[in-house]
Amino acid sequence: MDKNLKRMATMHRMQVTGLELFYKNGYYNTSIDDILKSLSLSKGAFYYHFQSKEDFFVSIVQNLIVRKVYSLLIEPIEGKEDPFQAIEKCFENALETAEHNEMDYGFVLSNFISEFNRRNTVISNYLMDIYKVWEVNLVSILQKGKSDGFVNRHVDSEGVATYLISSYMGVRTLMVQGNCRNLRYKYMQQLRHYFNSLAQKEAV
Amino acid sequence: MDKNLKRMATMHRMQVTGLELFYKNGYYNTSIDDILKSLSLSKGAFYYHFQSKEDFFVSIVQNLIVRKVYSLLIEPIEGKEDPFQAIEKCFENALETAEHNEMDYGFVLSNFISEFNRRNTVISNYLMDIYKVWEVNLVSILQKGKSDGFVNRHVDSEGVATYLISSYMGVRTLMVQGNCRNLRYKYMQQLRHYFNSLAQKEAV
DNA sequence: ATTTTTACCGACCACTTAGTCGGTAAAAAA
DNA sequence: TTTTTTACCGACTAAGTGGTCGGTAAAAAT
Repeated sequence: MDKNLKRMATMHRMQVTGLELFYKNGYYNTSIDDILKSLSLSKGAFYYHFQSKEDFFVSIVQNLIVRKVYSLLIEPIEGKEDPFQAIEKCFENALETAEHNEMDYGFVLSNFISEFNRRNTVISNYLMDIYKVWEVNLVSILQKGKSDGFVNRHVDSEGVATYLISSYMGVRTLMVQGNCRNLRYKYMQQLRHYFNSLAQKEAV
Repeated sequence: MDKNLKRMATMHRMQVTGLELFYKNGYYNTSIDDILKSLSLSKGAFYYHFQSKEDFFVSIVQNLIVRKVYSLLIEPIEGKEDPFQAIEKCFENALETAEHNEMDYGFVLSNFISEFNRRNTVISNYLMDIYKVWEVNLVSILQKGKSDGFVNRHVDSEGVATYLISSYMGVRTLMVQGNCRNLRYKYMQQLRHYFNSLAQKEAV
């Protein structure tokens, strides 16, 4: 552990900068040299710590993306009473982060899922695993919401989870082109509206 | 016109194959040589007809993507009586195409919007123009639906349009990883549910 | 019949890419 | 103190990349 400190620190620096550039320019459009240049490190350093570009990206997924998705999209809604309120707040926060910070990890996820789709199945699988955890988490909080009387019993929790994630990913795709504030406002309004219909008696 | 026939035919062949490969492998991950090889054409032929890779892609957007989005996502809902029914059918068709054919143009659009985002503003703008036309069309049919008594007057048409496009783009992102049938089913179910709430009296 | 244009060929260029490899200074282990 | 390991350097390679350019055969225009 102790003796690995320097190693870990350098690897972490590379991962953070790597994710930043991969996110900004895309994986295939970002070279290792780009990352190295912005860190003032050499090829040797990179291939000392990582086996390949792919291996490097996988380590980013497992060390940075997984954890951030957990802390931003999963933990905030876990164990909350009212699922709709919890999800609404969580999405609102995430979209606000997206607006200012321009790197919320729900979108990082969907962005990379798109990019690697059918181009790199290894990476795709790692990304889809995260998506599945997110989905399962939404489903379970909705199910619990049924017992607690917040969610109509006829609601299809899996369907709702899919719909929620879909719309979130979609609106984030649109937000990157600007007009974020307006999009966020419109999106949240419709989300509330949708939730209303799931709490009422008439449900599909 | 007549004398341009051969020219047009070759350009069209290049565009069709180009779109296929760009869609499958991504723009930055597809070389002109890849396209030329699969057409048994040479560099000379390419640069005789197009000025650059970017110019080539723009021509694909304007000749193929625009038209397909029109014929698949815009015209089918134009002039229909009940907006919800029209949109529902249209989306259902598009997602079915996606399932079998694996290239529906609503997704082609969102896919490329993601890829070019912040990487090529010229192309991004062409793509966003198409998105805007789609959105405007949805808004106007929803507005008309209000006059005709299908849509609740308190509904925010622009918000609904945004939400619809977002969710559609999102679900398509997820569909490419497989499990299409199930995703489509769940998505359509929730869409109908959402529409129900917009037709009723209580609206946001 | 001659000239010009069209549509294409493919060698070539400058540059970028992921990845290799021999070397090395400093730190840790012996 | 000597040896070994760690963490890194940077020149190099082979395989692409987008794009240029001189050439050419067939068709069209004159």
